[in-house]
Amino acid sequence: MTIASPNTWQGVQDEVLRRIRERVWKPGDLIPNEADLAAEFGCARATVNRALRELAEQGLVERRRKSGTRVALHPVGRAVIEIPVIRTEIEAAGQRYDYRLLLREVTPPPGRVTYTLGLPDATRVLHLLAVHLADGVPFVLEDRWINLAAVPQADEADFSVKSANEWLLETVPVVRGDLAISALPCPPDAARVLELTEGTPLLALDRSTWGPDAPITHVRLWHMPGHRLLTQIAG
Amino acid sequence: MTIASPNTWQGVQDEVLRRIRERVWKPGDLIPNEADLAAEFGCARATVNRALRELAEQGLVERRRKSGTRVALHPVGRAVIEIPVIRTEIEAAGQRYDYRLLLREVTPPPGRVTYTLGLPDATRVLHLLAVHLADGVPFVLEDRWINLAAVPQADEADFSVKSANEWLLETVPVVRGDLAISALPCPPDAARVLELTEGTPLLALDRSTWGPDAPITHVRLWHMPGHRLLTQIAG
DNA sequence: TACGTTTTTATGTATGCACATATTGATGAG
DNA sequence: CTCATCAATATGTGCATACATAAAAACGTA
Repeated sequence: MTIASPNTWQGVQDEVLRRIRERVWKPGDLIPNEADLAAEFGCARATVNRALRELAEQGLVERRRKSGTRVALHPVGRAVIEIPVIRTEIEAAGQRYDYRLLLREVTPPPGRVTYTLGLPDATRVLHLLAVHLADGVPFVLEDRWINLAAVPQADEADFSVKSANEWLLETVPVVRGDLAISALPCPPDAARVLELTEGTPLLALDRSTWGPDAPITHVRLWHMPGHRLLTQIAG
Repeated sequence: MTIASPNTWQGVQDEVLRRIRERVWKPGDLIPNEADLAAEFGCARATVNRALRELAEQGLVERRRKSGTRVALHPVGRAVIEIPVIRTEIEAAGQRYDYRLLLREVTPPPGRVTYTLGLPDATRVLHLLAVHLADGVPFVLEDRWINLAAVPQADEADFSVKSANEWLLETVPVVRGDLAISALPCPPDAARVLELTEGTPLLALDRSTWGPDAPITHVRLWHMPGHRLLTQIAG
């Protein structure tokens, strides 16, 4: 019996996936090389290559030159979190978006900011505090620090209308960033703004972004109690 | 002046990225079609295609047949969370891994489990409670529910040695899953096990996984206070 | 003007070929 | 036996070409 030849990289991928899931090829096993698979499926090697490359990117197989392709032992699950602009996030939920700037000052940043961004101590940094509201109710508190050495224009921008996030996205090229998620007790000032009792568990997202040469900004988002970050697991 | 032709899809991608970042092609702009770019760079259209396809996957450009390729307006940041096996995670940090099964019972699951998994009410479900320790100190508390209708073998498996997570990974084919991240107050029973005061903010990860036909398992991981989930932002 | 139909066009994908590159394994000198 | 060297091999990538497919644009008819 021959396999119904799919002749498309999706088809090849599906068939390979099937064999992995049904343990025809067990975790750790070496699978046939591209040329052989191409022959079996009656397609070009490039087609098999694309199918396997994508599986390797998903972490389901591991590929090494000359060694060949083997089924991953512990397929590491990957969850992809989409980080939309907050306004988009709220409007997508069918709610009215509102934004209020609470504080704007130029102060020396706290240690955790200089540390994660790798800033020299003397840097001038713009500090913003703002709430994003959904249907008039606080949704998230934004505590942002912008490196004025990297983004001097920020000093004259009007952040009372457009949120700093959107302004930065349109103004500064971002090269890389990272995100840290943690559960923290609601601090006193946030408690006042969000009308919560101090110490309530809140989900805190710390995002740092860098431009081509210098750190741009660090922001901590305090989400309201009960907020859930939802993601799909690939693989 | 002609562009130093890269002749490799990476090179093409870099050049396209540069033009997007330096606003040569502004957000919302239509960029030249593949054929033209191939001509400009002196390479094959397939090479340009691969470069652009990857950028589209990252969300930096949007492609539609016939319309062409345009620079994304609000490049949605994507953070990828790697979900390793906990043992691997701890050992990778250079710490000694330890695992203790605290509870094993067959009970009707609570509402949040039946709801997220979409289980009928009468399903027999195996409930496990276990701690994972790093250097002898509690690292995470695992509260797991396994659908015995989908994984009957689990009833006889010995989860006191190997963690359920690893056992399931090796035993059951997983097709899809999702993950919800939230900050919750430490409940009484967790407080007892982890030696914490009740109500301490903890990071809770709720993971659900499905097989080809039926829901497999739901697990809530209670991380110790101060735990941070670290990720890189792509794009 | 308002409609269905056809053409045009940009991306999507498959193929066959060639060569690049990493890595294993065999070979041979010392 | 040890170490350097070299050949064999599986994946990685590029190119030219062809055809598939989605969708915008042009066209023609009522």
